[in-house]
Amino acid sequence: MDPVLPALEVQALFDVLADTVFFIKDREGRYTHCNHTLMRRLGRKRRDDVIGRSATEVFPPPLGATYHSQDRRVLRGETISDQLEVHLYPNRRPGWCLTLKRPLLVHGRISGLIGVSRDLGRPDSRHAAYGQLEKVMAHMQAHLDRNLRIPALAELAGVSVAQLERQFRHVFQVTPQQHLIKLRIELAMRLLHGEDSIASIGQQCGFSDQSAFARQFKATVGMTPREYRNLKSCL
DNA sequence: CACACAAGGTACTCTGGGAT
DNA sequence: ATCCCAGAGTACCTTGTGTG
Repeated sequence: MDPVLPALEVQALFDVLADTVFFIKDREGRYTHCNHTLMRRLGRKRRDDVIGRSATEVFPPPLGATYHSQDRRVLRGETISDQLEVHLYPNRRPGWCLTLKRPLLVHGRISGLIGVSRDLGRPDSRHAAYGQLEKVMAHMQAHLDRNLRIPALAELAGVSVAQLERQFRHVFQVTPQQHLIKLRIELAMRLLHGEDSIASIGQQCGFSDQSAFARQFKATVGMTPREYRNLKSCL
């Protein structure tokens, strides 16, 4: 029989990873385990301030509701892997993470969920393809407001689409599409501090319309552009 | 009523993982 | 490294909702 690692041991292991959030939740979406990184980012001093609570109780309203509905999907059996997300830290500084959440199965039945969220690290500048990819990055940055296509970016780098994706993952830990979304959402978050209408910001960031912008923004940041604007005006 | 924004439906395109 | 296909994502359009 395979050895079973008790959840408390796993939690202790994840306590030493400062750039990774770790948690286990029960069938109702309440935290049963969490590591120090999650506690710190929630601005809590003690683990007991988190354990037994759901996302809606420990995150600000729009974020908590989004995470809670994500939890419900996972508790129905869905797995969320490598989802690019923005996390707002206690000082409201945004940080980019890749999140994995999956159902926790005990004797074949879903008894909760387990998740990790790791910070996006620095790009690997020693990778052989880094120079070529920098050209792609510069092009993305300069033409964020245009309809950028992955095949065109691959052509720019002089590689196939599949090669571009593989190399991009190696160097930046995300796909070209995810990187493009990251640049666009970062720009949108900056513009939302100004007075431009949400539709106009979506356009400036290269989204085809306000609908596509709001959908992508919510999927990435966890709240709609308007909620984000209201949140930062409360700070 | 006009406007701004959110959300849903559908057709089409793109992505990513498995097979080779 | 390359190919292929299922599923995810996107564009476009429509409808719903809240506010002044």
